[in-house]
Amino acid sequence: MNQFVKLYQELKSKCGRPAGQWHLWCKRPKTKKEREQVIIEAVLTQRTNWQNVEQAVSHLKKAKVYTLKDILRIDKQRLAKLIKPSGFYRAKASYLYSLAKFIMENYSSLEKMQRENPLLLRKRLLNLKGIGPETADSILLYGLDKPFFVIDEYTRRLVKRKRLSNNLAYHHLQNLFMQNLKKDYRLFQDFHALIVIAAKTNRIPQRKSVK
DNA sequence: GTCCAGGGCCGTT
DNA sequence: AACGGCCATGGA
Repeated sequence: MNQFVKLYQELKSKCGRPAGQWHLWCKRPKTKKEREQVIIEAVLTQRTNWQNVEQAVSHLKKAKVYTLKDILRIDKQRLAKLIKPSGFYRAKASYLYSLAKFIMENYSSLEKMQRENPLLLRKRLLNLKGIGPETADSILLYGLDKPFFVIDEYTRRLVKRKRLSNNLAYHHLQNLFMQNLKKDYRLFQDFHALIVIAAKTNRIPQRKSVK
């Protein structure tokens, strides 16, 4: 058993099963609507705390904006206003709009998108403005159940702390996790969720360790 | 008032 | 390829 599997076991024994504890992202199975929510939230969460995202999401719900199609239906200015609490709201409104447009025009449904070649789909997502590696992988992993390991700030801190790698570049870390784990979307979802839960519950120091 | 949160873009070097 | 400024809000 390698270090990565051990780390997963360790987090799991400390934090328990992530499903249900941590938000929609780890809930399985997901309805179509839930998958679209996850995709929308993947953009809203960029460099923003979760409370602010929840406020934005609640505004969207109040305005009955639940799906990608709903996003295309409303005015971009109005969208920006609705998601204002999530910060960077003008940029995010435009990112959401182009993402929704891309998905609806090219695939018309999430089911069709799930049948696309995953590596090609990832490349196409990365071509969209506002969709970098973390957002693309969050969409693929949590929205579409595709096995891409998500690397975020929490993951980097954990890697640093556990001295698993000196190179903290996105692709390097993603390859490291993916080459050392079974390529299973459920494992990747749980593992990443556990990393976040562990960080949030302060089992892992988020900033400088308190000595 | 200050700091920060699960990024990513763009211009500069 | 790497780096820094920038985008913006609400809560601690």
